[in-house]
Amino acid sequence: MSTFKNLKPTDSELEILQVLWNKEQATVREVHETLSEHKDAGYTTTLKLMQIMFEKGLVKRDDSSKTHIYKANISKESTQKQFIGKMVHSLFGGSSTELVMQALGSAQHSEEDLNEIQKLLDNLKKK
Amino acid sequence: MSTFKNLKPTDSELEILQVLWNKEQATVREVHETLSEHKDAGYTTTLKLMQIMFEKGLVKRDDSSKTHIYKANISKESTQKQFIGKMVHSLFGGSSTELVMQALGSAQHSEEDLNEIQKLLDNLKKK
DNA sequence: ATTTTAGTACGAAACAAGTCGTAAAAATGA
DNA sequence: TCATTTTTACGACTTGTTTCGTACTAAAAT
Repeated sequence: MSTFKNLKPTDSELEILQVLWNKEQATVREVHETLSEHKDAGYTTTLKLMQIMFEKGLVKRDDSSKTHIYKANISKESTQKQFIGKMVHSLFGGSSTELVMQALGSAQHSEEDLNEIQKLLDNLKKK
Repeated sequence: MSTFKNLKPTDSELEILQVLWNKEQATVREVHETLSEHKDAGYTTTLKLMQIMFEKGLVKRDDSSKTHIYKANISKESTQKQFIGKMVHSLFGGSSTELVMQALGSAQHSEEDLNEIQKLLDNLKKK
């Protein structure tokens, strides 16, 4: 049970977490390079954000050498769940079924994806 | 095609929109009374928020009499879609299927709800 | 050795969200 | 009519987020 379950990352923090989740670990430089592909902000901005995230407990870091190495300190899954929960509450009147159906209905899904979902659904119905 | 499609309501604005979507229309007083059940903020706070929402185009109002009457100016569905899209992008690497499966897997769904989802899924597969 | 490069730390500015106090105007009612 | 209530308008304060400039330090290159 994580101590930081209830910590809600901001949008910028989420962008950084995405990188850390993908790379497993990264330096500020690496995170910044990755973000630069889509976003235009200075290096020290990314640095500052990651420092704040460290203070908040969103990331951990190894500062034994000069160049610090960061890792996410909250899991992708728990963060996804947290945001789904918030969204279900604030936009779907508490019904996650409604969210599922809206998400299912308003985007294209491949044949395989639909089969994946079907499999999960079968499992849930069995229980 | 709404002019305000890309306008992203804040958390407080979403609370107010919820009330307006439920009631179809409401005065500041009514919205405030409703919010007061769960939240503790002053009347003028709600008023100010709704004034800002009006400036942004999130709500429209009839100010022909002293007590203004507000209505939502963006639909619940389009707002849901907007937030789903944002979340898919920021937390699910662009895959709405992943969102569907996470939402499906991490909350309880009743027998009927599962059947509803099944029906929708069948429909999508047919196409 | 000393210059250049790459990194961290820190403070401050700019902005946005949410909060509320106070003033003014309209409606109500005594 | 005149006081009370209800409502809008507006400005200011607080808190949090994002941004970046500048200073300092360690490592690397010359």
